[in-house]
Amino acid sequence: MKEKNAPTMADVAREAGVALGTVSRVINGQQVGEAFRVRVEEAIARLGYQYNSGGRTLRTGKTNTIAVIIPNTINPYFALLVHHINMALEKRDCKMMLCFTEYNTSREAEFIQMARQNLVDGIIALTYNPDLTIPPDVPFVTIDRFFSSSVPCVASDNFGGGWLAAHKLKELGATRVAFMRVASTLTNEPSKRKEGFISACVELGLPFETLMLEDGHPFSEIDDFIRSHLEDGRFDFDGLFIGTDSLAWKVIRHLRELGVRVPEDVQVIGFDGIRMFGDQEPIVSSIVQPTQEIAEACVSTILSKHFSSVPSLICLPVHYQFGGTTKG
Amino acid sequence: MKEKNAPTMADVAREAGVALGTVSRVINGQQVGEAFRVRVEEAIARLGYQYNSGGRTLRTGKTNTIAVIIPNTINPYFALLVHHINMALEKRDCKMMLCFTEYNTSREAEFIQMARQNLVDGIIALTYNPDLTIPPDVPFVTIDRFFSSSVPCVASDNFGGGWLAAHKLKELGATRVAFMRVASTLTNEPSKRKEGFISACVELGLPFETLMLEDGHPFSEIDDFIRSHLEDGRFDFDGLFIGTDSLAWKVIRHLRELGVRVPEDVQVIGFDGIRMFGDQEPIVSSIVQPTQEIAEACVSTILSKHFSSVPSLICLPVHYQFGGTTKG
DNA sequence: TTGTATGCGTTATCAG
DNA sequence: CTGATAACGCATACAA
Repeated sequence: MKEKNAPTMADVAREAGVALGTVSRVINGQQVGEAFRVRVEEAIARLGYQYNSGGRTLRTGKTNTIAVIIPNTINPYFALLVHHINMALEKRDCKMMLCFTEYNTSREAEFIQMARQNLVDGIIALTYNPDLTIPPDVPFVTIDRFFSSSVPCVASDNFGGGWLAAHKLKELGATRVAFMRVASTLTNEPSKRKEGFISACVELGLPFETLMLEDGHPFSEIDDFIRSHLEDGRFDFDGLFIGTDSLAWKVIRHLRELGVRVPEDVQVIGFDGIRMFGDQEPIVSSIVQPTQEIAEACVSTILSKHFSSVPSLICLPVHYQFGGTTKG
Repeated sequence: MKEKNAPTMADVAREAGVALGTVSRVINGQQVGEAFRVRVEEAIARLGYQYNSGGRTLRTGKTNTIAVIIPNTINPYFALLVHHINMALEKRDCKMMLCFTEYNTSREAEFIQMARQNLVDGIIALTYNPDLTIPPDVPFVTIDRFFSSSVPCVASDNFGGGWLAAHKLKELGATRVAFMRVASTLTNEPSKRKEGFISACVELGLPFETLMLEDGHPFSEIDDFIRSHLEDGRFDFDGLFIGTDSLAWKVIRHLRELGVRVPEDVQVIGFDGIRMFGDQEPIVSSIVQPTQEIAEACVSTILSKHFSSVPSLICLPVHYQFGGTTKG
């Protein structure tokens, strides 16, 4: 990477006629006599000196780099999250090492190893690995998943989001609703979307059903579900709350193909707040996750000086966003 | 990151009763006597030793990390590219440091500085900075942008893609076509999409027009363009080739709002091959970039041992993909 | 084949 | 406030 004979601090010191330590102090912005500082800075400019982070890392044990572990960036929600995390890190002069698990649990373990090799100062992870063990000596922040009180977790208010969805559907005139998601054996924060929804339905006296789609072949299941609730072209529900925007989008396609109009016949609310091309119009009406705030919380937590005395669950507020698949 | 008293190679050597160098050789998979190797490996396991990459980096000057410089991951095409680059790097046991420019030129310079501080072994960059200077001592690969023969550039066959779009439109019955893109002062490989398209139109005797949208307010320009070519609800063109899927999507929305049917009245082909949620159905009919191959080419180039004797322009084939906005 | 010793570039500790 | 010097953990050239 560097030229073989890149100048070192020793070269700068010689060039400036000062001691090595003085150069270090100038570079790190510590107290140095004005005249000395100027001489050092001139020498640096003259030689085109760049500090070598390898030496610094070896000496201090810090890399100013955080590993971000996430399934992928193909999913637009993950892509957005990564974007905001990166921005938050950069604001603090921190680099981001990105690791894609592709839902592969053995990969996660490797990435955590990597962290223990002093490559990164901490880890921010969004993982679905049911039996992930988190090494106690690594600053670790999780997204959407609570492990233990010693591992801070950042999530949006999933329960509140489900609750909000039910209220919104009711407010917009729905009289019979359903909740849908892809089934999962893993219990994480997003699992609470359903609980919040049900809780609100009960409270509102709104008749509801829930459907867990088998993972793997959700397509035919969606179809079966819709058909089984279709009588003479009329759909049994006039309101649907779906666990993610991605699934909501698929369901809406199926509904329309079967002649059910959205939002006229059935209103649909998703979760995440995904927009077309990441920043254009919303794809569906949705409960929007505060992605930027989530990213900020992750970063400020992982970089916190007093990592041990950090809150163990940070829950951030969501809001409703119209996206054309509801009546308002 | 590591515990204060993480075991070091010296500890392992002591524990195993061998020399420091032997431990190093075992770890680096060099030839070591079987008995020694076993003893070292046992000691490593016993102590839970992890090598410290800081020491290795300082010693070797290599980090096994590549910086990827890209505007953002919000744009789905960039997100896809980042994904494939990461996978290609990981396959080679290389880490990825991700840098978002957000089209900010000063940021790019910072990232390049960073590379020169020995943080990364090389840089893969997709940049629109018109006056980027590439330091000669840093392995550098660009995407979609040719700088000089000493800086390898990887791109898809943009000219061929434009050519293909024209042929496809003709084949599908178009008789009067137009090319649209957002204007840019920067000339890069994607600029050739237009040239390829025009060249094929001329060759085919297909009447065409081109429209460069003012950057900044493309929305009203799209509108103006469409309206100015609309007479009694009839659109002047029956085929459109648009520089990116993202712009194509916007144009199609405007067309439909103005009562022009796609693909019945006008067929539209975009460029990139973006899919809904990254991996589902195509968003528009499009010329698809071979994103995975581009990523592979970037990575194998940047990691090439003989970086100096690498081809300076790698051009990869595109293909057409139906996405509902054409007749086939 | 294995052991020994040196130095990579930096920061931090001590003396001056 | 500055100068000299000792680690930090590892890979490697050289010696055995």
